[in-house]
Amino acid sequence: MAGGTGGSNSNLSVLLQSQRGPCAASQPLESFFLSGSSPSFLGSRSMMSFEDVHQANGSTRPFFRSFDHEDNGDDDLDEYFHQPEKKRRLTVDQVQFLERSFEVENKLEPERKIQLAKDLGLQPRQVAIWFQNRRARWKTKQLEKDYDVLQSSYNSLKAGYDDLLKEKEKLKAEVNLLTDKLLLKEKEKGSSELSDKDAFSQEPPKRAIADSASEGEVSKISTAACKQEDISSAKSDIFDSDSPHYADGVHSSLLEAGDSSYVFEPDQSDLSQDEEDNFSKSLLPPYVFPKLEDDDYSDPSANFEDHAFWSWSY
DNA sequence: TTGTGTTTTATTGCCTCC
DNA sequence: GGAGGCAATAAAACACAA
Repeated sequence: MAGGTGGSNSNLSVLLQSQRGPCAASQPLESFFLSGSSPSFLGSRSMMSFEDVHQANGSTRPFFRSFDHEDNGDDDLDEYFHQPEKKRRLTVDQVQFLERSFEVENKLEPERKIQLAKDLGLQPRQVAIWFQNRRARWKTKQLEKDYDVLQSSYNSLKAGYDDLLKEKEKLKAEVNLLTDKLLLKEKEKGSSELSDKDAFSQEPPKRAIADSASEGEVSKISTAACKQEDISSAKSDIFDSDSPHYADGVHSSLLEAGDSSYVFEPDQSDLSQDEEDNFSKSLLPPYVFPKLEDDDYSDPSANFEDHAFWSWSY
Protein backbone atom coordinates (compact mmCIF):
# COMPACT_ATOMS: atom_id res chain seq x y z
CA MET A 1 0.00 0.00 0.00
CA ALA A 2 2.76 2.47 0.84
CA GLY A 3 4.72 3.63 -2.13
CA GLY A 4 5.28 6.77 -4.15
CA THR A 5 6.82 9.87 -2.73
CA GLY A 6 4.97 12.50 -4.66
CA GLY A 7 6.92 15.67 -5.28
CA SER A 8 4.76 17.68 -7.67
CA ASN A 9 3.05 20.88 -6.60
CA SER A 10 -0.20 19.04 -6.56
CA ASN A 11 1.14 16.45 -4.24
CA LEU A 12 2.63 19.10 -2.03
CA SER A 13 -0.74 20.75 -1.74
CA VAL A 14 -2.39 17.55 -0.74
CA LEU A 15 0.43 16.91 1.65
CA LEU A 16 -0.01 20.29 3.27
CA GLN A 17 -3.69 19.77 3.51
CA SER A 18 -3.29 16.39 5.07
CA GLN A 19 -0.98 17.82 7.67
CA ARG A 20 -3.60 20.34 8.50
CA GLY A 21 -6.16 17.71 9.19
CA PRO A 22 -8.65 18.18 11.99
CA CYS A 23 -6.19 16.90 14.51
CA ALA A 24 -3.52 19.38 13.54
CA ALA A 25 -5.11 21.88 15.85
CA SER A 26 -3.67 20.05 18.80
CA GLN A 27 -0.38 19.47 17.07
CA PRO A 28 1.98 22.30 16.12
CA LEU A 29 2.08 22.57 12.39
CA GLU A 30 5.83 23.13 12.40
CA SER A 31 6.43 19.70 13.75
CA PHE A 32 5.32 18.16 10.48
CA PHE A 33 7.93 20.06 8.56
CA LEU A 34 10.71 19.94 11.09
CA SER A 35 10.48 16.22 11.40
CA GLY A 36 10.34 14.70 8.00
CA SER A 37 10.74 11.21 9.37
CA SER A 38 7.85 11.37 11.77
CA PRO A 39 5.18 8.73 11.28
CA SER A 40 2.66 11.33 10.29
CA PHE A 41 4.92 12.75 7.69
CA LEU A 42 5.67 9.35 6.27
CA GLY A 43 2.01 8.66 6.43
CA SER A 44 1.38 11.56 4.19
CA ARG A 45 3.92 10.22 1.78
CA SER A 46 2.21 6.89 1.69
CA MET A 47 -1.06 8.67 1.34
CA MET A 48 0.08 9.90 -2.04
CA SER A 49 0.41 6.40 -3.32
CA PHE A 50 -2.93 5.51 -1.82
CA GLU A 51 -4.47 8.37 -3.73
CA ASP A 52 -2.97 7.05 -6.92
CA VAL A 53 -4.41 3.63 -6.32
CA HIS A 54 -7.74 5.11 -5.44
CA GLN A 55 -7.94 7.20 -8.58
CA ALA A 56 -6.89 4.25 -10.65
CA ASN A 57 -9.93 2.46 -9.29
CA GLY A 58 -12.12 5.05 -10.92
CA SER A 59 -13.64 6.37 -7.75
CA THR A 60 -15.16 9.77 -8.00
CA ARG A 61 -13.80 10.76 -4.62
CA PRO A 62 -10.34 12.11 -4.15
CA PHE A 63 -8.37 10.71 -1.26
CA PHE A 64 -8.81 13.98 0.52
CA ARG A 65 -11.04 16.82 -0.45
CA SER A 66 -9.30 18.63 -3.24
CA PHE A 67 -7.19 21.62 -2.43
CA ASP A 68 -8.65 23.97 -4.98
CA HIS A 69 -6.34 26.85 -4.32
CA GLU A 70 -3.11 25.27 -5.33
CA ASP A 71 -2.72 27.38 -8.45
CA ASN A 72 -3.74 30.65 -6.86
CA GLY A 73 -0.50 31.56 -5.21
CA ASP A 74 0.52 32.30 -1.64
CA ASP A 75 -2.53 34.41 -0.79
CA ASP A 76 -4.85 31.51 -1.17
CA LEU A 77 -2.45 29.27 0.66
CA ASP A 78 -2.29 31.72 3.50
CA GLU A 79 -6.05 32.02 3.48
CA TYR A 80 -6.30 28.27 3.65
CA PHE A 81 -4.11 28.10 6.72
CA HIS A 82 -6.28 30.64 8.49
CA GLN A 83 -9.58 29.00 7.67
CA PRO A 84 -11.22 26.91 10.27
CA GLU A 85 -10.52 23.29 9.51
CA LYS A 86 -13.17 21.40 7.57
CA LYS A 87 -14.01 17.79 8.00
CA ARG A 88 -12.96 15.46 5.26
CA ARG A 89 -14.52 12.11 4.70
CA LEU A 90 -12.28 9.17 4.12
CA THR A 91 -12.30 7.64 0.71
CA VAL A 92 -14.06 4.41 -0.08
CA ASP A 93 -10.75 2.61 -0.30
CA GLN A 94 -9.56 3.96 3.00
CA VAL A 95 -12.77 2.92 4.66
CA GLN A 96 -12.60 -0.54 3.12
CA PHE A 97 -9.05 -0.90 4.35
CA LEU A 98 -10.06 0.17 7.82
CA GLU A 99 -13.09 -2.12 7.74
CA ARG A 100 -10.95 -5.11 6.92
CA SER A 101 -8.62 -4.21 9.71
CA PHE A 102 -11.53 -3.78 12.06
CA GLU A 103 -12.85 -7.23 11.20
CA VAL A 104 -9.54 -8.73 12.19
CA GLU A 105 -9.44 -6.91 15.50
CA ASN A 106 -11.69 -4.13 16.68
CA LYS A 107 -9.19 -2.84 19.20
CA LEU A 108 -6.23 -0.85 18.11
CA GLU A 109 -2.80 -1.35 19.59
CA PRO A 110 -0.40 1.58 19.22
CA GLU A 111 1.83 -0.24 16.72
CA ARG A 112 -1.09 -1.18 14.56
CA LYS A 113 -2.47 2.30 14.73
CA ILE A 114 0.83 3.73 13.51
CA GLN A 115 1.05 1.18 10.73
CA LEU A 116 -2.50 1.80 9.57
CA ALA A 117 -1.96 5.52 9.65
CA LYS A 118 1.14 5.01 7.58
CA ASP A 119 -0.57 2.82 5.06
CA LEU A 120 -3.55 5.10 4.68
CA GLY A 121 -1.76 8.41 4.91
CA LEU A 122 -3.78 9.46 7.91
CA GLN A 123 -2.94 10.81 11.29
CA PRO A 124 -2.75 8.03 13.89
CA ARG A 125 -5.36 9.96 15.80
CA GLN A 126 -7.68 9.82 12.80
CA VAL A 127 -7.29 6.07 12.73
CA ALA A 128 -8.00 5.89 16.43
CA ILE A 129 -11.07 8.06 16.03
CA TRP A 130 -12.29 5.96 13.15
CA PHE A 131 -11.96 2.81 15.26
CA GLN A 132 -13.67 4.52 18.14
CA ASN A 133 -16.64 5.49 16.02
CA ARG A 134 -16.68 2.12 14.33
CA ARG A 135 -16.86 0.36 17.67
CA ALA A 136 -19.77 2.59 18.63
CA ARG A 137 -21.60 1.71 15.41
CA TRP A 138 -20.87 -1.97 15.94
CA LYS A 139 -22.25 -1.77 19.44
CA THR A 140 -25.42 -0.12 18.22
CA LYS A 141 -25.89 -2.81 15.58
CA GLN A 142 -25.24 -5.49 18.15
CA LEU A 143 -27.87 -4.02 20.42
CA GLU A 144 -30.35 -4.05 17.57
CA LYS A 145 -29.55 -7.69 16.87
CA ASP A 146 -29.92 -8.60 20.52
CA TYR A 147 -33.23 -6.79 20.60
CA ASP A 148 -34.46 -8.70 17.57
CA VAL A 149 -33.45 -12.01 19.13
CA LEU A 150 -35.24 -11.16 22.34
CA GLN A 151 -38.27 -9.97 20.43
CA SER A 152 -38.60 -13.19 18.45
CA SER A 153 -38.03 -15.21 21.57
CA TYR A 154 -40.77 -13.29 23.32
CA ASN A 155 -43.12 -13.71 20.37
CA SER A 156 -42.70 -17.47 20.27
CA LEU A 157 -43.16 -17.74 24.02
CA LYS A 158 -46.28 -15.63 23.85
CA ALA A 159 -47.67 -17.71 21.03
CA GLY A 160 -47.14 -20.82 23.12
CA TYR A 161 -48.76 -19.17 26.09
CA ASP A 162 -51.77 -18.11 24.05
CA ASP A 163 -52.16 -21.64 22.72
CA LEU A 164 -52.13 -22.98 26.25
CA LEU A 165 -54.73 -20.44 27.29
CA LYS A 166 -57.02 -21.51 24.46
CA GLU A 167 -56.50 -25.13 25.36
CA LYS A 168 -57.33 -24.35 28.96
CA GLU A 169 -60.55 -22.58 28.01
CA LYS A 170 -61.52 -25.45 25.79
CA LEU A 171 -60.95 -28.01 28.51
CA LYS A 172 -62.76 -25.89 31.05
CA ALA A 173 -65.80 -25.67 28.79
CA GLU A 174 -65.68 -29.40 28.32
CA VAL A 175 -65.56 -30.02 32.05
CA ASN A 176 -68.47 -27.70 32.68
CA LEU A 177 -70.46 -29.38 29.97
CA LEU A 178 -69.87 -32.77 31.51
CA THR A 179 -70.73 -31.61 34.99
CA ASP A 180 -73.96 -30.16 33.67
CA LYS A 181 -74.83 -33.47 32.11
CA LEU A 182 -73.97 -35.27 35.28
CA LEU A 183 -76.18 -33.00 37.31
CA LEU A 184 -79.04 -33.48 34.94
CA LYS A 185 -78.81 -37.20 35.33
CA GLU A 186 -78.59 -36.88 39.09
CA LYS A 187 -81.71 -34.79 39.12
CA GLU A 188 -83.58 -37.21 36.92
CA LYS A 189 -82.60 -40.03 39.18
CA GLY A 190 -83.65 -38.08 42.23
CA SER A 191 -87.14 -37.46 40.90
CA SER A 192 -87.63 -41.10 39.91
CA GLU A 193 -86.60 -42.18 43.39
CA LEU A 194 -89.20 -39.91 44.86
CA SER A 195 -91.91 -41.65 42.88
CA ASP A 196 -90.49 -45.03 43.87
CA LYS A 197 -90.75 -44.03 47.52
CA ASP A 198 -94.48 -44.25 47.31
CA ALA A 199 -94.25 -47.88 46.37
CA PHE A 200 -91.36 -48.84 48.68
CA SER A 201 -91.69 -46.33 51.45
CA GLN A 202 -89.75 -48.28 54.05
CA GLU A 203 -86.82 -49.21 51.85
CA PRO A 204 -83.89 -46.85 51.97
CA PRO A 205 -82.95 -45.59 48.55
CA LYS A 206 -80.11 -47.47 46.97
CA ARG A 207 -78.26 -44.40 45.97
CA ALA A 208 -74.92 -45.12 44.64
CA ILE A 209 -73.46 -41.91 45.80
CA ALA A 210 -73.11 -41.67 49.55
CA ASP A 211 -76.44 -42.51 51.10
CA SER A 212 -76.12 -39.87 53.70
CA ALA A 213 -74.55 -37.25 51.53
CA SER A 214 -76.25 -33.96 51.22
CA GLU A 215 -77.01 -32.55 47.84
CA GLY A 216 -74.02 -30.28 48.09
CA GLU A 217 -71.78 -33.18 48.88
CA VAL A 218 -73.10 -35.05 45.90
CA SER A 219 -72.04 -32.13 43.84
CA LYS A 220 -68.60 -32.33 45.31
CA ILE A 221 -68.36 -35.97 44.56
CA SER A 222 -69.34 -35.44 41.00
CA THR A 223 -66.93 -32.60 40.61
CA ALA A 224 -64.16 -34.61 42.14
CA ALA A 225 -64.89 -37.45 39.81
CA CYS A 226 -64.52 -35.16 36.88
CA LYS A 227 -61.37 -33.58 38.20
CA GLN A 228 -59.71 -36.81 39.04
CA GLU A 229 -60.16 -38.14 35.58
CA ASP A 230 -57.92 -37.23 32.77
CA ILE A 231 -60.03 -34.43 31.52
CA SER A 232 -59.49 -35.23 27.91
CA SER A 233 -60.79 -38.74 28.41
CA ALA A 234 -63.49 -37.91 30.91
CA LYS A 235 -66.19 -37.49 28.34
CA SER A 236 -65.74 -40.88 26.75
CA ASP A 237 -65.10 -42.65 30.03
CA ILE A 238 -68.24 -41.44 31.64
CA PHE A 239 -70.38 -42.84 28.89
CA ASP A 240 -68.33 -45.91 28.26
CA SER A 241 -69.77 -48.84 30.15
CA ASP A 242 -66.70 -50.93 29.37
CA SER A 243 -64.44 -48.53 31.10
CA PRO A 244 -62.54 -50.06 34.03
CA HIS A 245 -63.53 -47.00 36.05
CA TYR A 246 -66.94 -48.50 36.46
CA ALA A 247 -65.50 -51.30 38.53
CA ASP A 248 -64.86 -49.11 41.50
CA GLY A 249 -66.00 -45.97 43.23
CA VAL A 250 -69.12 -44.30 42.09
CA HIS A 251 -69.62 -46.29 38.97
CA SER A 252 -69.41 -49.69 40.55
CA SER A 253 -71.80 -48.57 43.26
CA LEU A 254 -74.21 -47.53 40.65
CA LEU A 255 -74.01 -50.86 38.93
CA GLU A 256 -74.44 -52.68 42.20
CA ALA A 257 -77.61 -50.77 42.78
CA GLY A 258 -79.01 -52.79 39.93
CA ASP A 259 -80.65 -49.79 38.38
CA SER A 260 -80.09 -50.16 34.70
CA SER A 261 -81.41 -46.73 34.00
CA TYR A 262 -78.93 -45.03 36.26
CA VAL A 263 -76.99 -41.88 35.87
CA PHE A 264 -74.30 -42.86 33.39
CA GLU A 265 -76.54 -44.55 30.97
CA PRO A 266 -75.55 -43.21 27.58
CA ASP A 267 -77.88 -41.73 25.01
CA GLN A 268 -80.66 -41.16 27.43
CA SER A 269 -81.45 -37.72 26.32
CA ASP A 270 -83.04 -36.63 23.10
CA LEU A 271 -82.11 -33.10 23.87
CA SER A 272 -79.48 -31.32 21.91
CA GLN A 273 -76.40 -30.14 23.72
CA ASP A 274 -77.67 -26.59 24.13
CA GLU A 275 -81.04 -27.78 25.20
CA GLU A 276 -79.45 -30.02 27.76
CA ASP A 277 -77.37 -27.20 29.12
CA ASN A 278 -80.31 -24.88 29.38
CA PHE A 279 -82.44 -27.55 30.88
CA SER A 280 -79.98 -28.44 33.58
CA LYS A 281 -79.47 -24.81 34.42
CA SER A 282 -83.17 -24.26 34.76
CA LEU A 283 -83.51 -27.23 37.03
CA LEU A 284 -80.66 -26.58 39.42
CA PRO A 285 -79.81 -23.65 41.55
CA PRO A 286 -76.24 -22.52 40.95
CA TYR A 287 -75.07 -23.30 44.45
CA VAL A 288 -75.87 -26.97 44.10
CA PHE A 289 -73.19 -27.68 41.56
CA PRO A 290 -70.96 -24.73 40.99
CA LYS A 291 -69.18 -24.38 37.71
CA LEU A 292 -65.46 -24.65 37.66
CA GLU A 293 -63.75 -21.34 37.66
CA ASP A 294 -60.26 -20.28 36.79
CA ASP A 295 -59.14 -20.70 40.37
CA ASP A 296 -60.09 -24.32 40.26
CA TYR A 297 -57.14 -24.87 37.94
CA SER A 298 -54.60 -22.70 39.57
CA ASP A 299 -53.63 -25.03 42.39
CA PRO A 300 -55.39 -28.33 42.00
CA SER A 301 -53.99 -30.00 45.07
CA ALA A 302 -54.87 -27.14 47.38
CA ASN A 303 -58.28 -26.84 45.84
CA PHE A 304 -59.05 -30.50 46.16
CA GLU A 305 -57.78 -30.76 49.69
CA ASP A 306 -59.86 -27.74 50.60
CA HIS A 307 -62.98 -29.57 49.56
CA ALA A 308 -61.82 -32.84 51.03
CA PHE A 309 -62.30 -34.41 47.65
CA TRP A 310 -59.49 -36.86 48.08
CA SER A 311 -60.73 -38.19 51.40
CA TRP A 312 -63.96 -39.45 50.00
CA SER A 313 -64.49 -43.16 50.04
CA TYR A 314 -67.45 -45.00 48.76
C1' DT B 1 -32.32 24.83 -5.36
C1' DT B 2 -33.46 24.08 -0.86
C1' DG B 3 -34.99 22.02 3.29
C1' DT B 4 -34.48 18.01 5.95
C1' DG B 5 -32.93 13.70 7.66
C1' DT B 6 -28.94 10.61 7.97
C1' DT B 7 -24.13 9.44 8.17
C1' DT B 8 -19.50 10.36 9.20
C1' DT B 9 -15.74 12.71 11.38
C1' DA B 10 -14.13 14.90 15.32
C1' DT B 11 -14.30 16.94 20.15
C1' DT B 12 -15.18 16.93 25.01
C1' DG B 13 -15.54 15.19 29.44
C1' DC B 14 -15.49 11.45 32.35
C1' DC B 15 -13.82 7.00 33.80
C1' DT B 16 -10.62 3.09 34.37
C1' DC B 17 -6.25 0.99 34.32
C1' DC B 18 -1.39 0.75 34.85
C1' DG C 1 -0.73 11.29 36.27
C1' DG C 2 -0.89 9.84 31.58
C1' DA C 3 -3.00 6.87 28.06
C1' DG C 4 -6.82 5.04 26.14
C1' DG C 5 -11.81 3.86 25.94
C1' DC C 6 -16.55 5.28 25.90
C1' DA C 7 -20.88 8.16 25.79
C1' DA C 8 -22.69 12.28 24.36
C1' DT C 9 -22.56 15.67 21.24
C1' DA C 10 -21.28 19.06 17.49
C1' DA C 11 -20.80 19.89 12.93
C1' DA C 12 -19.59 18.91 8.19
C1' DA C 13 -20.78 16.01 4.38
C1' DC C 14 -24.03 13.64 2.03
C1' DA C 15 -28.64 11.86 0.14
C1' DC C 16 -32.91 12.86 -1.44
C1' DA C 17 -37.57 14.47 -1.94
C1' DA C 18 -40.33 18.51 -3.20
